[in-house]
Amino acid sequence: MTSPAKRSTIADVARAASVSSATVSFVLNDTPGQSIPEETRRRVLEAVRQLDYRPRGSARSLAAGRSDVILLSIPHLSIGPSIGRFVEQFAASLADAGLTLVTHLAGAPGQALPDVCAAVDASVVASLEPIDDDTARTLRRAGATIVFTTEVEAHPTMRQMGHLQAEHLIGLGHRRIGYAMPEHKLLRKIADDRFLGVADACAQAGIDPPVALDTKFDTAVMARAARRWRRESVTAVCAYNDEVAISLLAGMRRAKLTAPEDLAIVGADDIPLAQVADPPLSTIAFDLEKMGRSLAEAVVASLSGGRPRVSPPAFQPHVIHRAST
Amino acid sequence: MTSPAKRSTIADVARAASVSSATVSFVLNDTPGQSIPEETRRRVLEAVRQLDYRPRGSARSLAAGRSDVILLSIPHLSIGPSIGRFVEQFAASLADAGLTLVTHLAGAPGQALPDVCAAVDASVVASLEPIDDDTARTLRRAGATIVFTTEVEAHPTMRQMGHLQAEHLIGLGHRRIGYAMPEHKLLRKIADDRFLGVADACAQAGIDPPVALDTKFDTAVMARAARRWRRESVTAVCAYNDEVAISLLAGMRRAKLTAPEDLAIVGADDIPLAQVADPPLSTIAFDLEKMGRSLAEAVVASLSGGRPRVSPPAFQPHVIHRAST
DNA sequence: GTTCATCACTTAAGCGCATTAGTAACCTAC
DNA sequence: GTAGGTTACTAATGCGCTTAAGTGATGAAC
Repeated sequence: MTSPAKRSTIADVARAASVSSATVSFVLNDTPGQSIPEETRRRVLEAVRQLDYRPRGSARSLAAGRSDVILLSIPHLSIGPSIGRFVEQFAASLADAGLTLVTHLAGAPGQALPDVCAAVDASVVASLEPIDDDTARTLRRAGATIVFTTEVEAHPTMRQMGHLQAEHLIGLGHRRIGYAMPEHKLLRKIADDRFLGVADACAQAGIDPPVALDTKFDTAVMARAARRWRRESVTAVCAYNDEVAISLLAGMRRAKLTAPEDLAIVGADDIPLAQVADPPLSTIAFDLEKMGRSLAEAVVASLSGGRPRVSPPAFQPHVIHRAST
Repeated sequence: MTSPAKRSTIADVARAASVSSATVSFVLNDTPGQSIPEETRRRVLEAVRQLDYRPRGSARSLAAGRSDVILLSIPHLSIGPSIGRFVEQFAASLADAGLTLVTHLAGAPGQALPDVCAAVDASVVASLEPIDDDTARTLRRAGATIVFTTEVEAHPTMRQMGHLQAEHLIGLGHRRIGYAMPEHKLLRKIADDRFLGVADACAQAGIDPPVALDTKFDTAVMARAARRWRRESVTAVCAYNDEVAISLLAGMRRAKLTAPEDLAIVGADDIPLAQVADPPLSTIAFDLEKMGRSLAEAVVASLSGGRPRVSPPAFQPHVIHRAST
């Protein structure tokens, strides 16, 4: 263990392979319009391997004027555990295109999105919740960055989920529906969207607008909410997500109410615990992996000149009917 | 809407403030040893504001030879929902030190950690699970990067959690203990650590080693596991985490067993749903926010010359005794 | 009244890479 | 046998920033 062993640069590789650094760059980037004989390519690649060289991102993006890092902003409390699968797929698809994904927790007291974006010099910012116009403008300018907000994607999507929840309940004959809001204010934007979907569906069915109540991860509080809904003649409630739904189920048990007889409950997100709930929870699932893949495609497309495409990706929310409804 | 409005550079700011770009840099970085009169500073800052200038991270780190990006690697399935709070606090504390946090989902099929690290040119990589030696070496070399692995921190910590679970149970008089492994293999490393803690505690108490069983988010499977433990005279089980514990609770209900009479259950992580479980779940909580803060301190310390400090941060796991034990 | 510090800056070099504009060597066509 | 094309490279520039090394002006010290 001697000195910190200076990181190797393209020059080191060039020297080791007895070529110029330009040639190394050509090989590494498969620069079009350059003819490199197999033998040279091999030598360069071998030197790269030997030195465990990997180009410094900062130098690359500075020189090339574009970077291959994609920044994903996710709401600071996860929308649900399912988000992991989404990110994973998104990252994998991006990696296929040579892009690197890093994520940032939005809303938290840390750095603001544009700062993070500038710091990592991201070329694209993707977000799961709508980015406000101000931020979007800043990002767009401040980064020569293409903002690929899911305003286009997830936004109507969230609403769609609410719609599906309500439709399911209405199809089952319910005429007065409740809505269980999440506890955390930072989830509000998403919650509002989902709620709007429920309201839409109610309006379409010509029934009363949903009766929204706040929730808490507290059995007593949820028991009270359940009784309140009963008093208001609500027969079914859409929960913001599965966690809220499960905690509502707990409240009902405390209040000696049973699902779906006294109150039918639908969750959203299909978390693993939903199937072991008592009763097993009906919920809305969607193909997050497919969504990750199509978001990645959209990013790649927007990078290669095409405007960010607007067509909704394969987000296919669907009802999973279990015993709680 | 005309051209994409070229991003403003330090030169633009310099021009607008009628100073040289060096001066702008001095002001923006509070470069020590430079005396800048208030008036000049004001002019520069005003220009920065006007142009909404923010330095390009890549240029900064290339020039300075160091970046202020910190990369946090988290296991690809979240350890628990609580991780959000940790990351949040970590990011906030880092931001106070002018550092930017981005995270990367490890284990997923996307880019490998060293690649991501190189791409964003991170100066420090922090991880929640131990980083293997190979990767660590690569990171250290390949980035002039200081690896601040939580090998030092979280590792013994995970074990500590298991220890606490078992201690709690043993203190309650249990003499034969079970362990509920997580379903997902990628959680294995963490699970093994937690399990080891349980085993330690059993050994210390002079009782049999824990009886480990695999789990699944499936009531029937969990019912079978519960019966199996009973058959093996186990009277209490430590679950890998709260989700596993809750699903075990569901299995027990199905098998007509009750907690804690037939089988006492402790979870880990204290997720919100733990308190609304039936019965409310005993679990191990810890101060993740404090942990985030102290990890950040460690990062800052390691950045300013000090070797990554080894003192355990304020991770104070403690038992939350509810009705399931 | 000269010297030396200090102040308030500016000049310029260079970080590691991508990229454009060459160039020398070889081949082909006529 | 030479103009023109192709192949396989290299030299040199510059991306936006930090920073070491100046520089001229002012003030203090003697």
